[in-house]
Amino acid sequence: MQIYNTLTRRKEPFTPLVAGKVSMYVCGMTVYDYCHLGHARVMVAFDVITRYLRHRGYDVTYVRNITDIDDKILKRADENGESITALTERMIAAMHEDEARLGVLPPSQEPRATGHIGDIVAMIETLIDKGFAYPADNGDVYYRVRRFTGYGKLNNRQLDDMRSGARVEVDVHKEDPLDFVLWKAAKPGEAHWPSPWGNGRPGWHIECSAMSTCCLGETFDIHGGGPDLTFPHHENEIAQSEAATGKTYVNTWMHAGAVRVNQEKMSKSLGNFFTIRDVLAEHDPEVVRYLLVASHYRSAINYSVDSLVEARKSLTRLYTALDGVEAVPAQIEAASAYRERFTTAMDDDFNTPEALAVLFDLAREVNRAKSDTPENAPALAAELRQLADVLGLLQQSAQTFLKGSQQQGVALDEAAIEEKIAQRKAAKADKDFARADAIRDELAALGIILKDSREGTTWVIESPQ
RNA sequence: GGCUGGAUGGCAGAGUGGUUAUGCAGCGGACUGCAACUCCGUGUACGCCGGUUCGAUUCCGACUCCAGCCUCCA
Repeated sequence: MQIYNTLTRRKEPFTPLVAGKVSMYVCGMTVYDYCHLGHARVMVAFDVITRYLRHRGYDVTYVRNITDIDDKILKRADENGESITALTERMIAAMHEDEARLGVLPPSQEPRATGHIGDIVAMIETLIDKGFAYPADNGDVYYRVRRFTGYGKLNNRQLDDMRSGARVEVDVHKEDPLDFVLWKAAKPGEAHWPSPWGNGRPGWHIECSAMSTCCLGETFDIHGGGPDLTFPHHENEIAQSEAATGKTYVNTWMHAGAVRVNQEKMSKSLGNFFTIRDVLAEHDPEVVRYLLVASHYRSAINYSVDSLVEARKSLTRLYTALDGVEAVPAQIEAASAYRERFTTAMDDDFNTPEALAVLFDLAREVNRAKSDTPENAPALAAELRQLADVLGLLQQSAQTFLKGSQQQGVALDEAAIEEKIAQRKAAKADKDFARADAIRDELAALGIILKDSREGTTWVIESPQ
């Protein structure tokens, strides 16, 4: 198995520290607002990665943190006139709802920054003792960047190449403009915890070093996150953790690609983001998930309604193959060419587009079997469902998907549709094809497409154009 | 200015030193009362210029363009 490592900028054979086990930490949400599609990308990407590693037999410990204390949270709570806890609990609940709808399995552990203040303070003390950090006279504690020789290795950057202070306000309390804060002194009235340096709160990067070490140990296998976290966040995590422990922090760094809108990155600061809940109000969650899985996790994707429409059509093809076949897992062949191709694709840095291509080939095989060798169809359908499950797809009934989710609003109820179908059947029996076609057109105008087969007539909801 | 990616058929999107990605759309055929679904067939796409090679979309170099990071952002 090979995984692309941001640190070395190439694919490397994956060997976990402990045979058969994988320890993985992914930077999660800062809970001051609803999740947007960029968050969905990261959640789905690492969900697929976790599912596949487990499918391959690894015992995966997947830790994804929640940042529940931060400047933006203080600001938002203040604007809303609600307590910090009320805001963060509300957003955490919303996040859990969003990810569940997208079929994202919960992480093994979900530590919160406010639950690890003691670990954070202890790590800062260690850094001060070792000379990697210093308390300033304003009550803040800073990390002494130039003291850590490996600084910049994740991003292949030299300290002197960075335009220090060019766009950052130079803080007079810092020894060097590139030094970053570990502990932030509380202003009067701000939420705070006691520390050897006075009341304050954690800086922006130390929480992840403290929580990952706490949950997974000083060295672990995989650390993941969004594309914009490589610098400074993950660079600073390396500096903090490796300075504190003297050990390699992470073996494999993984970063998801960006979600764009009109070729521009979707981000909070640009204000061009779509929240997950807004998108799910109009689109089937599985279609959104399909869209995210249909591109490789590292490549940028451009979000548009057109791309969702196409995702729906593709998914419809897969569900159409499953429609009318009972999947019988017991009959699946132990080794099949499809399974092998699927595994080869996923072994190569989780190549989900290639894996999906295998599923489409398998779907064609199911369709062929349905007409030629019906006795083989149940096993093939079961295999299709089983492999798709590794991607978190095709787990609802084909009829449920094809007849549309409730939000699409079918104009007729099912009984009325069946009644129309019965009327058309009678017309066909009378060779009154004009009337039969009129009924079909009438339903088509409502977005209901009829499909005749030897067994009778079924219907599906038309994919949006 | 520094760093990191990317440029593939009408669109989306993998991949490969010489042979079909896959999906959507298109075209021809089968099936059908006619359709839809499905099946069969179909398209010589790889930014530009050099180089290496018997042969490059795939390797190397230059160039052009696009995006991201260097400030909070997933």
